[in-house]
Amino acid sequence: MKLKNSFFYTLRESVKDEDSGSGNLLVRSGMIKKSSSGVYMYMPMGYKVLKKIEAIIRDEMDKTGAQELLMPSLIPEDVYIQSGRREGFGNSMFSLKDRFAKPFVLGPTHEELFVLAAASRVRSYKDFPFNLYQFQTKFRDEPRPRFGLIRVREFIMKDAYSFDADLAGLDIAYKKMFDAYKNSFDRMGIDYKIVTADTGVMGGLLSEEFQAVTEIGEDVLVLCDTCDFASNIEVAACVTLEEASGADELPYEKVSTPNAKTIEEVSNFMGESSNQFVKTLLYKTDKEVVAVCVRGDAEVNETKVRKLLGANEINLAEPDVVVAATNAKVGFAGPIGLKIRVIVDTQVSLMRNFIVGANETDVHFKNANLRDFTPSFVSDVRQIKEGDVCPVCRQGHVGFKKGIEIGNTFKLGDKYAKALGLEYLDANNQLHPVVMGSYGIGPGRCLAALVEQNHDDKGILWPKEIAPYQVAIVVINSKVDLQNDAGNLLYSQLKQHGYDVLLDDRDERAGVKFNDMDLIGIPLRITVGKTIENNQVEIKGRSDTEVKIVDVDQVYQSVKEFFQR
RNA sequence: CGGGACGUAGCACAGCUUGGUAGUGCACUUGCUUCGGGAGCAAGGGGUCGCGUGUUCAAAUCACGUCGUCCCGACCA
Repeated sequence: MKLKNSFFYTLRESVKDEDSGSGNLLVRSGMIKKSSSGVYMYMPMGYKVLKKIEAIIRDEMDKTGAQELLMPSLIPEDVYIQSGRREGFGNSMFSLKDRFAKPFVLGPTHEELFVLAAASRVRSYKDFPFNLYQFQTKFRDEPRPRFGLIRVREFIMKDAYSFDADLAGLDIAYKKMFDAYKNSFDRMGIDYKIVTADTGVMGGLLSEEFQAVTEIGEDVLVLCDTCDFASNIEVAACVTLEEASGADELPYEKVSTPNAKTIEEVSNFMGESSNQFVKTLLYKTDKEVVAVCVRGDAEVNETKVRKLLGANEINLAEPDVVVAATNAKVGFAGPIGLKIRVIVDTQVSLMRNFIVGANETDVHFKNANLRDFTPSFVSDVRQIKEGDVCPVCRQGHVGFKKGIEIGNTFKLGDKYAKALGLEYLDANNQLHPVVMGSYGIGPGRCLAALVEQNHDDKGILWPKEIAPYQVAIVVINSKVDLQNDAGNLLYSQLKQHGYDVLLDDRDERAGVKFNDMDLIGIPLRITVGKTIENNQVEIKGRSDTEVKIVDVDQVYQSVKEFFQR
């Protein structure tokens, strides 16, 4: 593309609106523009990057034999009611009515429609396996969009769905997709980790997330320093290595603890360390109110509690709920004498003579023991901490990193097939539900993650495969015919060799052009200036500090070498 | 959904306290000079001051409402 007479702009100053480095750089470089909260326009340069990312994914999908199709965004609400997910998504679905007041939603994900599509074909076990995918716009009414393209309300997703007769077939299909995902992210040049994760509203048997490692990540990744254990913190198991305390169980007794509500306050007041305490938190699920007990220095992992109870939702109980359940002000809840179910963390079950709230304002019990109440569950419900022993190898210790979820693969099993009646006949003429997998990649998030991971104080540093243009030819003075002609000649020559080339032939000062090319992050720059009088131009990689002087007829060779290395 | 802040030209902001001619920098147009890392000078164009209602002789400025945006939290494939 030649910049003169083209739609191209950059902003010199950063925008107030953007709360992330990538969002700011993408807006400043004229790649995207915010339309409303969490909704963006992709401008030509940004769209070009997006299409390159899509092309890589599409290529990898097609290689697995998956077939591309396109679903609508506008979907009758009934479809999600049937699958039971209308409630699960709740307010995060955009919903609307047509002129006859019939309810529709804008699709947040498309398992249901793919099941309906598959139903037109699936009759027999001979119809498997197959895999369908699309690039399509999803809508999710996020309560708080943020970080540029990271958390948005309208976004393109590549979603794929595999259909098989049984779990063995699903395993094969899943492995294919999993490998295709790895290939895709490797080709994009993203720094990522694969972690096991919660299945969330998707349900199913297994979920693994592809997480781009960046500081602004919203997920916490738990990684072992010794083995290859990697997990989203939501589902990271904790090992309890402590031995059960051998201490004699003493009778529990009341202790007055006026105004001491938090663990810190009580432990200061009583002069005991926080790991002698048991913290009791009340949670409200969609079914009940429960109490969860963890050691004073631990935190509750809400996902583990939710899964243990088979609940869809879980929230810390509001103060009035706590007061009603404990007959005490918030801060004095304890397991003894509670009328609701109590969940005890494994670590707590090994403690003796611990301190807990007494369900009476300003009072705690000391010397409490497990025998003093009846837990409904003793289970791992605490949050893993940095430095904890790895739950898999039990040798190494875990560290945390922050990540952005750029891809997710699910073994769904027969959940959707059962809900929506997608069945086939086996060789013995028996009906069975179809076994599915679903696989998503967010190309916009990949784009944003790449910028987060690859930039400097001048702008973006696109990986070679992703850059909107591979080569930028900067004509220093476009009024000098010699320079202009040479620039145009190189431009058409490199294009003929298949390179994506940008010719900066604008009537701007050199500094402006250099800064713009750095900002938009073109990997290789060719500068045509005064040296053209000696038939020479300069070549410089975006992240190089030194320029190379090259004869004009050697330019193609140098470019080729640059992209091969 | 709770708490806070902000809304004035394409972008970033001042003006508001104490009501009276709408301003600055960048960007844009024209001219001259300049021309290898975001040029200088000069002359210009561009504004329903988010929107509505009220108070007032008079509202960007005060009051109330409303919409939008951002931040913190809650929430969240």
